[in-house]
Amino acid sequence: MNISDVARRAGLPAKTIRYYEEIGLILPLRDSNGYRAFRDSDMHKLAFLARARALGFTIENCRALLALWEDKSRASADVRAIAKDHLKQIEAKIADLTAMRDTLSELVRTCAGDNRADCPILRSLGG
Amino acid sequence: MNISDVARRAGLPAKTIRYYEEIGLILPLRDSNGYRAFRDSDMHKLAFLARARALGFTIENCRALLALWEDKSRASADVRAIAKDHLKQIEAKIADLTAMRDTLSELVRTCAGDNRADCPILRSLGG
DNA sequence: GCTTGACCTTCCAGCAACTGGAAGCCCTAT
DNA sequence: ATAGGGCTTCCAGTTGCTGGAAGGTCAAGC
Repeated sequence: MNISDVARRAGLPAKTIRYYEEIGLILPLRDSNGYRAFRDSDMHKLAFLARARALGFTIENCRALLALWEDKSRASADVRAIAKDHLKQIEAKIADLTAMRDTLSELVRTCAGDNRADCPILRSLGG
Repeated sequence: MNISDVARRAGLPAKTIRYYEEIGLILPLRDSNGYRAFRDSDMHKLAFLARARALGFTIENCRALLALWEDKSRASADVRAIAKDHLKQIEAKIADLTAMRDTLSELVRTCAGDNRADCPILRSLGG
């Protein structure tokens, strides 16, 4: 398989796949012409990475998860710890964003949004 | 005022304030020794920026908001448009993160997290 | 055999918004 | 005079790609 095939199948841009090779997440073979030759195992890793990234895991977490996935003698506790920690970070982020949203939507609600200068949004930012 | 004074008062790291000067958000004067000399107006801008950044506005939005704040003949509609757009982005982000959280928390819930290899998290990522 | 166009390759630069660290000047107190 | 803190600039690194340039490769059509 060439890069555009795996890109289509994994749902990742070719650029991203090259980047993943560069940082050592995958190591495809090479054809005699220098083209990357992806095996099924590379393809599966890329699909794994695409799903993990879609869940917001960092690249370093993806690397760890991939290693655990390959490790048949892993303990599920190690996987769960990574996921749980990531979940915590996501929840913290949601809390931050929710607070911003609440403040912002209130400001937007109270702003007339006309051609006058008076503006509760700027008043609030100005202190 | 020296940089550490405004940093403390605005609640921003000195590094960040230097960065804001570098990208043209503020333009403090200089003492004869080369030290930045912040006026009250610089201080107020920095406090404004700190609040706007805390609401998640991008630097470029902050630049625009600051300009509107200074512009006494502004229309509040322009401010509101920026805030509304930003609000929309935040809501989109919250939706993304909430979807991730739902998936992740379900996976974490169903994973035993013991010393066995079997793991619904990896099974899900593996496809 | 030659051209055309779609592939593929590498390398370099840039994004956002800082953050860390090195090297060195300045100011105040002892 | 020296020690400490604060100030300066400049350079590099962070995360995860993304865009683009310059150039090699391949398959199809004439």
